[in-house]
Amino acid sequence: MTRRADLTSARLPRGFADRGQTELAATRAMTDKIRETYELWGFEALETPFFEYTDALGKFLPDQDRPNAGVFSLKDDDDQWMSLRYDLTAPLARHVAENFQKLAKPYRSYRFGPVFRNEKPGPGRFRQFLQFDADIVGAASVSADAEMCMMMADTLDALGLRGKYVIKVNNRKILDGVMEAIGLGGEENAGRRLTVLRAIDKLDRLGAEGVRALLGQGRKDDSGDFTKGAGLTPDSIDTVLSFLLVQSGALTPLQDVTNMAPAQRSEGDVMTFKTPEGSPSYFVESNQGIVDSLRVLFADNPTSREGIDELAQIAALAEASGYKRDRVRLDPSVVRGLEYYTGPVFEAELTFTVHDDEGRPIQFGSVGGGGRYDGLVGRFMAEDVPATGFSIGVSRLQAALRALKGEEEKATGPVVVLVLDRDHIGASMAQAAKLRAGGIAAEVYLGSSGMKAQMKYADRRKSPCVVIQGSDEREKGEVTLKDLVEGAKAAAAITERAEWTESRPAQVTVPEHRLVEEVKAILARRD
RNA sequence: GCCGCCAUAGCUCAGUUGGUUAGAGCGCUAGAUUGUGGAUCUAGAGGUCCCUGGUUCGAGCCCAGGUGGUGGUACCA
Repeated sequence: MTRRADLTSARLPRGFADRGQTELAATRAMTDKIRETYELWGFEALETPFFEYTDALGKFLPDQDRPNAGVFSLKDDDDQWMSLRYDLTAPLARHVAENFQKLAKPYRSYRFGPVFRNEKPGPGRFRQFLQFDADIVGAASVSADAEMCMMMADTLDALGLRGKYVIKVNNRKILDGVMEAIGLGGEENAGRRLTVLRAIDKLDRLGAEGVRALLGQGRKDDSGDFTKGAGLTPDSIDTVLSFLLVQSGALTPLQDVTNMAPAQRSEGDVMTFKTPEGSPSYFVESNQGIVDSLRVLFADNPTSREGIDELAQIAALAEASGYKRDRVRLDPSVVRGLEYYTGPVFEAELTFTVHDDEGRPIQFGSVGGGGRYDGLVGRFMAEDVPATGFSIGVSRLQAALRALKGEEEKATGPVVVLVLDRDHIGASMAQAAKLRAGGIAAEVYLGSSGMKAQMKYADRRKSPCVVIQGSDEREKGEVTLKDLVEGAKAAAAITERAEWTESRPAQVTVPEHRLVEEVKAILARRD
C-alpha cells in the first residue's frame, strides 16, 4: 500500500466529465436519429482528427505569449503548433480544400464528435463537448441555406421536439447594410461593427433597453462591471433597434413606423412605437410580414436589400415545402458567429422552460446554429468556395432532452448466475454460456460474497433475473429462476420477515435443460 | 478575465463568545436470517474540518494568500 500522504488524488481536470452507461445510451439514441435524418437528406459521413495545425483552424494563430488562449495547443516535435479542434467546421474546410478535386460538388457531408475549448467551464458547459454538423460545400444558392434550415427542423422533429423549438433565420447582409447606412461601413469600423453585433446578441438577456445602453455609451451590470458601448448616436441606435424589434411585435402597426421619418425621432422613441393595447399586429405574425416590413424600413441600402431578398427566398422555399413559421421563423435579432458568417444565419432555439432541482426556471435557448460561410474554404485556396452548414450541440441538446423527459430508465443489465458453491463454479459458467448462446446477456457472479450480497449485486446491476443452483437443485437436475422485477413488486406488500422468507415471490424451479427458454419467458414479460 | 458568495464523512448538512476524544440523517459493510433484493433491529467501517502560512496558551471557527466550486458579468470560432 502506498502511504496515505503519497497517494495520488483521483480527480478529473476541470471542465471535463466521465460519462456512464445511462448517458452514453442516451447519446447513442440521439445520434442515431440525427444521423438517420442527415442520411435521408443525402449527406455522407466524414471523420477528421481531433488535432489540426493551428493555422488551419483559423482564428487562433500561434501566439508565443498565450498559445492556449481559447484553444488547447501544443508544439509538435518539428516545432509546428497543433491545436485540438474547437469546432467541426474549420476541419471540414481544411478537408475540402485538401481534397477538392476528388469531391463531388456540391459536397454534402456530416460529422460528429468531441470538440475542445479552453475556457471557463460552467454548469452545463464543458471544455470538451459533442457536436453533430452537416454542411453543403460548393452551393452558392440560398436553396442550400433553406435546406439546412429544413433539415435542422426535421432533425429536432425526429428527436421528438416537434412544437418545442423554432429555427430562427436572419441574414447578415441586412445588418451589414444597416450599419453602412449609419456610417459604420468600411474596414476602419470593423471593431465598432463587432461591438454592435455583440450588443445585438444580448437582446434576449438584457432586453431592448440593455441593448440600447450597449449601443450607446455602455452599460453597468449588477456586479458593478462596466461594459463599454459602441458609441452610436441616438438616431443610429433607433435604426438598429427598429431592425431588431421587427419580429417582436413591438413595432406594430407598420404604418406608425413608416409615417415617422428617422430624423423625427428622438432618443427613446423606438419604444413609443409599441402597439397600443389590443391593436392589431397582423404583419409580424407571418414570415412574409417580416419581409414586408424589412423592405419598407431598410430596402434603401443595396446590401440590405440583397439580404432581405435572400431571406424572402428562404422563407418561401421553406413555406413551399411545408415548413411554416412554427418551425422556420424569420428573426432579425439573430446574429451568431460574429466573425465569419457572410449571409444567412440560423439558430435552433428550444422554446420550453423546465425547472432545476431547486425549482428555478432554466431556459435552454440555443441548441444549434449555423449559416453561410463563403470565406472559410477560400482561406486555403485561390478560388472562393461557397459553403453553408449548421452544428447541433449534442451535449446541450441531450441535457435539454433529459430535463424534458426525466432521467432515462437505466438499461436492463445482464442475467446474473449466482455462485452458491464455489466448487461448482464451472456449472455456473456453463449455464451463463448457454444463456449467451441463446442471445441473452448473462454473467457469472465473480465476487466472494454470500448469497444475500449476490442478490443485492444483481439488483444493482438492474438484472432482470437471477439463476440459482444450490445443492438442492443440482441433485435434482434443476435450476431456480427468480424474476427480480416481479419479485420487487411482490416484496413491496410484505412487512413480516417470516412471510418474506417463506413466500419466495416470483421464482420458479425448472429442469436445467429448460434454462434458456424459461429465462426467455421471464424476459418476455419486460417487453 | 473582472466582481460576489461558498468549502466539515460517499451524499445532504449541524457544530455555541476560539476550549479536551468533530456529530446527525441518508448511503455503505456485516450480523440477527441454517439458501433470497425489501422492511425492522444491532454492530462496524468511513474525516488532513480544501491547501499553505499567520494570530493565539489553544483554530473546524479569526486573518492573508492559494486551490476548487458556485452566481453574475465579459469573451465565445
